[in-house]
Amino acid sequence: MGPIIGMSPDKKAESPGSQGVCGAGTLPEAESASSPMATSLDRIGPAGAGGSRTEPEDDELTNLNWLHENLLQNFTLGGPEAQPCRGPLFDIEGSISSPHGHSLSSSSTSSVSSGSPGGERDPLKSKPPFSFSLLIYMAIEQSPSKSLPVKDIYGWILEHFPYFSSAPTGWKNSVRHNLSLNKCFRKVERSLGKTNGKGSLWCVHPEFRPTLMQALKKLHFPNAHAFYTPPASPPSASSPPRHLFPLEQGYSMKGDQEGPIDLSRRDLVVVSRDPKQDHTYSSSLVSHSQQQPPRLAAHEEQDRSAAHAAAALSGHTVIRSLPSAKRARRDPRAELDEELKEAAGSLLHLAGIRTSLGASRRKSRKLNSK
DNA sequence: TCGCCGATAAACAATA
DNA sequence: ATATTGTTTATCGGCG
Repeated sequence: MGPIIGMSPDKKAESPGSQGVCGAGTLPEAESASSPMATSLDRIGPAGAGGSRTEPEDDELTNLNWLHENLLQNFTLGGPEAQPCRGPLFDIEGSISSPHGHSLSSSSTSSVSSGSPGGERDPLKSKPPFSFSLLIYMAIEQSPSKSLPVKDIYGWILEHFPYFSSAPTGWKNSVRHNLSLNKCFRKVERSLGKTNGKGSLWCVHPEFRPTLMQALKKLHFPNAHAFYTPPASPPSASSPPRHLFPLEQGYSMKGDQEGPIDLSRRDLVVVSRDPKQDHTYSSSLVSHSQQQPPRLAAHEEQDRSAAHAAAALSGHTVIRSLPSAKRARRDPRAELDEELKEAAGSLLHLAGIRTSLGASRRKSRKLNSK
């Protein structure tokens, strides 16, 4: 079978109309569905950063640039709640600044290419290190209604990742492909009477929110929790009612807390009892369920799966030295902060090494294959 | 070498 | 009729 396992039966069953997961009804109101960025985002003009697509072999380098630029700024903040993060991409409130380290509203194209010798690489033209799944996740979670039509997902991505404005149009296909295929995303009907626009709204399945957020986190994206809407949170006017996502079999949430999830509390992580159901990385992130006899110590397995996910989600940049979970629990916030800092250090170190090693290794590999 | 995974392309149907 | 949306299949390349 191909790499993609048909999941249509699963999804179709839940699609519109069925009493399944999202289909139970319509979203309260995707009022901002047609303008997902209208809330906290500064509208910017159409991604002006045109430019030719970077060569494929540049991707890894550009990814590292990304990480460099983001990490360098993010990790000076001292933790998720230390102060509003004005670093790249997102602040603590979920508002977004440019992924390139400057405000989106400022059309500054004088990109900082701290990681690229010579500075010839424009991050605006660089392919984001996030997988489409994460991009979609971020887009959806950033919307007030926590749901977006495809078109607005396009828009969000275009606005915050100008790379795609000049990328071949196939990326839209990929977005749709991801939405359809990835179990992290669910289709919901638009509200009755509000059927302006085509297609359905898409939302993130609550079961996978922690997973996706964790994936972001494991990408060393310390403000990932800004995208996390705790499944246990009370329904708000701006988010799909939780009843749209009745807990399915195999889904359990340990603990029941309100407000932001403490990332350092691994015991709060959702575990899936049926990893096989998921053909995406999502299951790999929650793979250490209680069902499967642990072949590895729980923390080891988690680190492995997290690293795996990070690798998958970040493209090819493997974070090899993830902070160990062996450390005794201390103040969760301090621990998280320390983890992130440590990871940043490791990553930066690796970035410096891997940019050269990776490139040479690949070249030799290609030569060998020929 | 192999399997997994994400990205990409393409075909096709349904719908606004 | 056209464009958009959604689904599905196939293929490729990178990685462990």
